[in-house]
Order: sequence, then structure tokens, then C-alpha cells
Amino acid sequence: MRIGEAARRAGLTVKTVRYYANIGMVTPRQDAATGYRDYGEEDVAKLQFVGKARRFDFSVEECRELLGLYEDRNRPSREVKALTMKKIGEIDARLAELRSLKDELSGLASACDGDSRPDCPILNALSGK
Amino acid sequence: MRIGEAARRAGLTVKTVRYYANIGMVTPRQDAATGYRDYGEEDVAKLQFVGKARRFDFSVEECRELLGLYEDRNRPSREVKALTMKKIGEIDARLAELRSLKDELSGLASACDGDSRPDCPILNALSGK
DNA sequence: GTAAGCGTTCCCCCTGGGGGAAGGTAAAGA
DNA sequence: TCTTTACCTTCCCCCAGGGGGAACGCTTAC
Repeated sequence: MRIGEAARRAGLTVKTVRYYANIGMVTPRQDAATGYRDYGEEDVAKLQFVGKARRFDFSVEECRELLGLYEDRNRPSREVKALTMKKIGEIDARLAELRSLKDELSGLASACDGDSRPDCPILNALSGK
Repeated sequence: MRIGEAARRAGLTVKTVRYYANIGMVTPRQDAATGYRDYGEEDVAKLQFVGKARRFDFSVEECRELLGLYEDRNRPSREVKALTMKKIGEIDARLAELRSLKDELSGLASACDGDSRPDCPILNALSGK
């Protein structure tokens, strides 16, 4: 099938699918006559796989790695789990960061009247006063 | 003072400070003889302000806006508070996203043995099986 | 004189694609 | 058969927020 249908079936944009072909992540065969990319069922499955992994916050490079593990019918599940645990750790770190950020901003916001007067604890905090 | 000292005092890299000058966020005067950027105390204060706002996850454009409000001695604190509340909302949305992501990944990870056998629920989930 | 340590501009690099131009192709209707 | 429309191709520039490094100038101290 052509790129448009493959993209629709994978829930991705044509641009994204073309990008994945360019970086060598999901490489369809090419129609010699027209030069059009020609996607098979296997390719669509890979695109869906990558799309789902991206939604799980895996980077494109991590998706490439996961795809490699997925292709390798004999890889130990240990490797996949390690990648997943690493990602969970990153998410935890980001959660902690965002939570502390939110606490600080919330504290400042509740101290700020938010009316028409110019005095503002938020700006004071930012300017170090 | 020259850019190196200004950067040190603001806790930013020289590259970053030069970038802020290029995009017109903190624009020092220029030494006519040498062409060097010449930072004053006021500029350093602005750099510190922006650095702190960036650490609070405000985008560069939002920093520019906050800086404008900071400069305007008569602006109502309402505007600053609105920007802050919007940012808090964004942080909340991202927190919810990351939490649900983490839950899903944790569920998959705990279902995966993580040993030397190839069977892996994580890959199965990604491939839609 | 010269070497270190500043400064300058310039350009390419990263992530993960989006937008759009210029031009070739395919399928369906009049 | 012609035309229209929808699709495909490559190509290039764009976003944030800078990082890395080249090639070059200035200054300050030894």
C-alpha cells in the first residue's frame, strides 16, 4: 500500500511516516516504476509499534532499540524490562521536578493579590527581592 | 562589564547570554571601540530574572512577557498572576499525563519477568497483541 | 614578544517532525 | 480522451533553546 494508507492505519501523519523511513526506522520497499514507497502489513505493524512506544514517551532512538528487540525473537526480556525501568525512573524524576515547581509557583500565586495594583510577590521572587 | 562576568553573575552560560542578546531579550550597550557587549547592573538583574523564570519552566517568550511586566512599574499584578496560573495549569496537565504513563509502564514492567526468556508482556503490549 | 584568556561572528548540530513549493502519477468522471 | 482531484516525490526552511567549534581580534601580564 502507499504511504497515505499506511499512515492512516498506523495513526500517524504522512510526514512522520516519511521521517521514520528517512532515518531508517521503518523502511518500506520502493516501487521501481513510480518511486513510491510501498508499505506491507509488516511495515504497518512496525509503525503502530513505534507510534505506541512514542506515546509511552520513549524517544525515537529508544523506539529503534525496542523495535530491534521486538524483531529479535530470542532476545531476553531482561533487556526490554531494563529499558522500561529506566524510562520509569526518568518519569519519576520529571514528576518530582514538576511537583516542586508547582508547589513553588502555587505559593507565589496565592501570595499575589492579582488585582489592579502593581505590587506583585511573584515578580519580587523572580527578581530576587 | 563584559559578557563572561555578566554570565557568571547571572548563573548562565556565555552562549545563553549571547542568545538572549540576539533575540532582543536582554540587550546590553555595545563598546564602540572593541565591539564587545557591555553589561550593566541592570542587565545582570534582568539576566538573573530570566534565569530564574526559566527554571520555573516559563518559556523564553513567557520570560520576555514577564520581563516586560517587571519593567512596567504600573502594571496590575493581575497579569502576572494570570500568567502564573496558566503555567500551573500546564504543569498540572503534564503531571496527570506523566502519572498515567507511569502507571501503565509500571503495570507492564511488573508483568514482565525480566529474565533470559524471550517472552515479554511489554513488547506484546506495544505490538498490540 | 608572546602566550593565555578573554571577546566577536559564523555555521552546523540536536529533537521530532510541520508547512509548503514544485513537479510527477493515478484513478475516476464527463 | 480530457480533465479534475487526490496522491505521491524531493527539497528547503521553520520551531525551542541553546551547544560545539572554527577562525579571528583584543588585552593583559610576564
